[in-house]
Amino acid sequence: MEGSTVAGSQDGQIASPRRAPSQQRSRERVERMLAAASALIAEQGSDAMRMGEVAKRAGVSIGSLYQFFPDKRAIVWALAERHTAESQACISAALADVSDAEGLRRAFSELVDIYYGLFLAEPVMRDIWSGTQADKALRELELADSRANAEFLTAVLKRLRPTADPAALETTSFLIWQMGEATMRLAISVGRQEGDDLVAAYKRMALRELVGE
Amino acid sequence: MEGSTVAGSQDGQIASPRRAPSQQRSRERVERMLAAASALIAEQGSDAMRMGEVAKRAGVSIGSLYQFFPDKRAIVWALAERHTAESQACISAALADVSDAEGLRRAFSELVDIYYGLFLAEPVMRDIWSGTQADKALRELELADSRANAEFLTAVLKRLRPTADPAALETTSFLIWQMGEATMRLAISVGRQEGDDLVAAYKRMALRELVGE
DNA sequence: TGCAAATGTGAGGATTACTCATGTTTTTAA
DNA sequence: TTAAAAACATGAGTAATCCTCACATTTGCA
Repeated sequence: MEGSTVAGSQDGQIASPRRAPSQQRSRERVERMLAAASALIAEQGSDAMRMGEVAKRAGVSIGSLYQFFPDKRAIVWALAERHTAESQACISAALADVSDAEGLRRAFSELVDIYYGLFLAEPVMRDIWSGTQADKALRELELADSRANAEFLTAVLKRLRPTADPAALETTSFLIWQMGEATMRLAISVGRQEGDDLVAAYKRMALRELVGE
Repeated sequence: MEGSTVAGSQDGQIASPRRAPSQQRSRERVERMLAAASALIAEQGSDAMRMGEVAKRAGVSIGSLYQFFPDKRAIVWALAERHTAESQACISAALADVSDAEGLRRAFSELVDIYYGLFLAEPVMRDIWSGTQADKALRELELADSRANAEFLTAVLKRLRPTADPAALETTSFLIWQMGEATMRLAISVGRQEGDDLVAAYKRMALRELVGE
């Protein structure tokens, strides 16, 4: 039972790093691996990324790569986690102290812009959250993450509409959030102008639902 | 240059059948191949589908499979085309003679239910349109198809709101349609109860946008 | 009937994710 | 200090899988 160092991937579960790098040397090498993977994903997408190329570009052997990542998706997952943590903090901050309709309108509008900017600017995030990859576990992570993000919105709505049915508010938040992500995915896969239009239209629709006419 | 019989897949293009079966025997065999692929997709998803298994289940050799389909995605594409044609006809019929707000409300509501039912009932459609597969060309097909479907909605809106900006109506239709598809994808990946709730919420939001309060 | 086109076959080429036996470096502890 | 243990590094090799191709068979047709 070496469960403390090995978090293997079984079934459809998410694969964590196979072994945590404990020495300085290996920590640096793992960073290089992640950087190489990130660059390759930005260039070609995570599906076209080849493990051999990641190793080569990181200046390590293929074996070393698999020393720390049990499989291909574990690398993508590790990169995804970083972005997830970042954006979650950003969402939480934007929605934390909203207390009236006008505040929600401003905060939500700003949030959409920031998120859209992130999608446009970060090739890795673009790839990972854009359905370019087929990993089932990763999509489940996306879903869980989306639920977590929607909860911030739910909290605001419950504050603003204390009398409404909480379950309905949760459904609304989740749907609006998912639609936002769908809109981002759509927006970055069409031209820039049309993408901007679509995001603006989404913002209008979502705000109408969130703060009324 | 044998371009007349071979519609090969180059670049990121969509792959059509490599060669049309002209004899009765081969037409039947191609049908068996498609049936086998459909069954396997239903069981395991298109990503896990193995070409060798398709051939085996269809009772043909792997070579025969590649005689008619240039690559794996061509089979999925062929199946997708059938569903696409079906659903497009259904959408067109539902929206064709809508002439007032109440008619739109009824037709759209019904359409969403039908579409949701299709997603729930058809494992192949479920797989193909659900991001379970990573094929870029297939996602582009999905996008083109979605635009075509949204046009039916645009036509209705232009009829109902002759004074509105046509470009804005197009954006609205496209977004609402995409959101609908996103909602379906979401709905089938969560539990049945939550899925139904989400679809209902989407319907409310979309109708509010389409026919006003 | 005989020939050309269409169709059928499956062993094998090519790619790629991943393993493992073995060697090297770092840490630990007596 | 030093030897054992643990961590780390390596890359040739394994297995799985998509797809090709040279050759065999069947069908349509003049």
